[in-house]
Amino acid sequence: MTLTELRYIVALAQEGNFSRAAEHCSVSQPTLSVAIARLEDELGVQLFERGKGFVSPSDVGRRVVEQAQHALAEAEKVRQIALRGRDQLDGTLRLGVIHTIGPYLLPQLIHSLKEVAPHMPLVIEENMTANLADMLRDNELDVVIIALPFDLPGVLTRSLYDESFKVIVPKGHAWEKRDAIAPEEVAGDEVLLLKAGNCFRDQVLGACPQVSSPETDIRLGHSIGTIRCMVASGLGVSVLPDSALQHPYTSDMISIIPFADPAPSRRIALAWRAGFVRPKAVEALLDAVRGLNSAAYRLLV
Amino acid sequence: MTLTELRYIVALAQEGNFSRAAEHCSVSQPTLSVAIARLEDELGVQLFERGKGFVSPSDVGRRVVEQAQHALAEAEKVRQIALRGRDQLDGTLRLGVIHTIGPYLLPQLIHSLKEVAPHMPLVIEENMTANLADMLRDNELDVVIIALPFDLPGVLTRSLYDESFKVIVPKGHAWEKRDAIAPEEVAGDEVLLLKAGNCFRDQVLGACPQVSSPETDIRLGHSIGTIRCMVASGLGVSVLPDSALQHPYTSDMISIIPFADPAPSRRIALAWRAGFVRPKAVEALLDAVRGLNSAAYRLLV
DNA sequence: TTTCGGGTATAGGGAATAGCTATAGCAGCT
DNA sequence: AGCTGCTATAGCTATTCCCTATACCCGAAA
Repeated sequence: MTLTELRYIVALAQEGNFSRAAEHCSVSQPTLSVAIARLEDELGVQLFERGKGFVSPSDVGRRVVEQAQHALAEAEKVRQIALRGRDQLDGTLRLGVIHTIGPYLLPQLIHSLKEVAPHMPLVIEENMTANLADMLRDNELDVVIIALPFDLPGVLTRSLYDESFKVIVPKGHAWEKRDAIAPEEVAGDEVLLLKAGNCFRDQVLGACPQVSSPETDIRLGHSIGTIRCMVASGLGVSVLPDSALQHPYTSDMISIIPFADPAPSRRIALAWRAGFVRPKAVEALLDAVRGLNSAAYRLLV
Repeated sequence: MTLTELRYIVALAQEGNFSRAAEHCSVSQPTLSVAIARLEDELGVQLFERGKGFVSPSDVGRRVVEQAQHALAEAEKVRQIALRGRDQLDGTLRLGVIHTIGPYLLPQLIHSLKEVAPHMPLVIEENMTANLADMLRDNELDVVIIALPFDLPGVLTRSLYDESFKVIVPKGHAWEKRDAIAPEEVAGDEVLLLKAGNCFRDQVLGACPQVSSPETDIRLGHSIGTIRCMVASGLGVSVLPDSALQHPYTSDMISIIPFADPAPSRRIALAWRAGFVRPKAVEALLDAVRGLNSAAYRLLV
């Protein structure tokens, strides 16, 4: 039993005539005759009574034809769903992003993405790099935004931008009037860090090797937001990426001081499985990043 | 898009692995790979993402697979309906019968048919021969029971039985004590006839050529039942077929007198379109007739 | 590094199928 | 008898489908 055969019997029932039904199906009359004979043979039932000057479905034939129409309608829906799904920019995209990027990049990015792909809503997972990597591998996410390096088998990356780190100190701090700070100066117990697992914590430790890394300490923040508040309240100093220091995330209770050249920075990238079926959705994200205009990002795309 | 391809994508979505899905479908792995690639190409959408160690449906793929299951289920119903309809003795049969047979034959025939084909209910049309012929030709009836001759193009007949005619007279009539009546004696104005169109009327006229045939006369009956009542009431005499004189259609107000040999009779037959798709249903009717045991019918089957 | 193993894609060939044209067969009409 | 309208059959070709063999890819093990 094939969909073609079902189309044939429906046409024959409608036209009541092999020749016209064949024409309706754009095949020759013998083709339709043979196909219907074969189907009747396969089903073991005579679906049509051939008389002189008429062809009419038998009792079973009538029921079979009716059901065949349902089957054909369902099959047609399959095609429709596929056609509608053809546009890779149509449909939800599952995006993962690290905690230290999400709140600062996404508001602008989503705005920019709406221009590029108006019908591609994002499901957003904010998490730490390691978890995002797992979810990307397990096909729970389509794309992630992380800091390089990010090497996973079968995963492609594309750099988006670099962002410099800057030092933040509370108002009244000794460094407040300084033009620049050397990375080595950021040291000791006074430095507030993110909790273990956050990649930005490791980036700061890498950039400022003099910073001690107390594992159980009140000087560990859950997020950049809490770090900023802790600094503002006078608990210590810290290092944040540029994007987290843009308006409106500044505060008149902290001062922002750049690093001395070459300032430490990190490279932010997009990552997706090599086999991901919607490469154009990835392209759209890149386009959206291109559309950003902020001093905080030194775009690479 | 074929039903086979739909089965393939459903299997692949279930198994998450080309090789196992192929095994599940009893085909080789390349066959399934190629078929799915072809379907994706036809639909213009990638339905599955092939990764290392996993194959998972894309967003569109998931929806397509789900719809494919519906389509396959509907197609399977087609097969089920056909299989259920395989039994030709299962399902309604549309039976036509002439007025002068129906009331006398059908009660017994239906009883007998229940033995032969318990799941074949009858839709019964009682009408005159000409109308039954039309309805048979137009596929509004499957089988008719009529008196021969009954020649229609594309229609087959099979004789069922002969039934003799007999004379009926009211009690006290001059013929009441006679052993037999010659057909030529049935003559004149005294004879009651069915209205024009009833084949039995013509058969009586054929058998008893001396009967005058008044077209507009109170001596015309709508049915054998009314003829019988009119005779009983003393309006005249008439001729009826044997089957209409069986118990319980007799009356103590009329006397039944046979014709002299050779008694006139008529031959009752079954007729159906040559192409009728349920020949076994016709056979079952013949069997049911064979099962009758009544002196009124001289069976021919 | 090499090899192995699990998995998918590709190549090449053979069988089955689906389509075509031409024509036979059949019944009703002229 | 011949014509017409219709369906079935025959014979052929192109396509499709499916198979085996093998290439390819990658991660894991040696």
